Amino acid sequence: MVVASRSTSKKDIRLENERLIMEAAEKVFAEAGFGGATMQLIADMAGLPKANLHYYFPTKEALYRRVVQDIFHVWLQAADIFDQADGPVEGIGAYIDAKMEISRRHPAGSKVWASEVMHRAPVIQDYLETTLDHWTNGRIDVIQKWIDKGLMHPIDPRHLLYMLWATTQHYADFGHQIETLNGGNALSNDQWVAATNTIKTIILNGIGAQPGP
Amino acid sequence: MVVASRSTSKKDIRLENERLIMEAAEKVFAEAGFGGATMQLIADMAGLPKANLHYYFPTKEALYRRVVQDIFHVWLQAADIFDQADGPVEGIGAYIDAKMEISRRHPAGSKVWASEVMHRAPVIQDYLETTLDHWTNGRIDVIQKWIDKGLMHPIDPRHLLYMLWATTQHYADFGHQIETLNGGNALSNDQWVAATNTIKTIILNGIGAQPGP
DNA sequence: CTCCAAGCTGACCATATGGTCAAATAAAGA
DNA sequence: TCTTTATTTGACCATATGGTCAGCTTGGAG
Repeated sequence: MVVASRSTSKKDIRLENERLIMEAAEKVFAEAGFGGATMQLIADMAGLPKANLHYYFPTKEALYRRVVQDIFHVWLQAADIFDQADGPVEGIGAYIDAKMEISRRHPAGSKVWASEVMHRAPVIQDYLETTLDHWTNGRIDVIQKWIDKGLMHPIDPRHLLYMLWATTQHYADFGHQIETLNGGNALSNDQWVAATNTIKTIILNGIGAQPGP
Repeated sequence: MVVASRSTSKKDIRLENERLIMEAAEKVFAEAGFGGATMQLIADMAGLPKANLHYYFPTKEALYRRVVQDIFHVWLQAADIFDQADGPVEGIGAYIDAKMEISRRHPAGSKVWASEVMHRAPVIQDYLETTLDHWTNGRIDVIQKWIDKGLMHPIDPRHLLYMLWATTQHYADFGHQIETLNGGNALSNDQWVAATNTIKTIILNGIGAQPGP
């Protein structure tokens, strides 16, 4: 029994094909929406026959569900940064950095998430009500503690969170608009840095959280 | 010839039916996306037979185009407020008020716009490149003048604009998520006021624009 | 080498949907 | 009233699409 076989094993085949399908599906769902996406298009982009997609994912809904769940997972990981900080400058600053990085690296995922929520979250409503609700309330508590310690002004933590989500995800969801207003070119590295810094400056200054004393 | 006829004239019929169709279409396109929307669903919501829709709007695309153009129109009207202000506190403050009001009154329109842009603006790309580009550059100039006059900190005007769009439209586009995180209830009047005030406070404070001296 | 289970896929089907059309009806001018 | 033009709509069509399946190929355990 050869463990490290040269030829692709059955397990490898499954993992690889699922990855191919998921990547293609994320792009197609992002660009065309759930209703506009077709299994044929996803299959073509993944380089597999359509029937093969149905071998790995029984229905279009099942595939879509997996894509959305994956995105939600990535999305929540950026959240950990929040807790490992002593104050708003470090915590919110790092959170903005992380979310901007996600917007830059996974714009398709962000769009799928936005689309899902805009359509009243038909497949992840339960996540909104449980996981996201818990996470949000936890972060509100953290921010409130910072306020109580006098580390920032007493603004409504919930709306601050919404502002962070809106501002950072905007660069992914409305990336096409931003690109068009940038002369048709994707933002350069410097422009991404400028965007991130502008957001951090306005928000951190806006909530009265400054590095100095 | 009776001008002010009691019975509905031909012109009235056309205007009324177009209005019914446009209203229904905006809702359906917002909730299901272009691909997910069906002419039958729009027809049912408008209370008209499907064939009647094709009498007034030749194709689904034509109807969708009209809806998006309408939204863009409303969207630009809020922009006028910007110019009639002497400084950032008044100008940006009023702009935030206006855009939050639009998010509250026309959430469906905002969603259609967001969806259109996310799908790479297949029908309003020319508007992005012309009208929106001109408007944006004009507003950047206004903000830059405020900066030159020392009325606010020297932040990047373009990213400030994106921040304003993102933050205000978030309350329409992600309204379902916000509603879910609000215990399943739509935001109350007080909550809308709180949201608007929080945004204005953070941004105006964040850019160093204060009413005082 | 044998055999079984896993993976693969062209061909096919049922359905949904955008769009068409001809006939019927209602308004408006002559 | 008569004629013309605009509006209405049920029935119908062509196509696209999600999904199925039978038969084939291939990996891997004994």
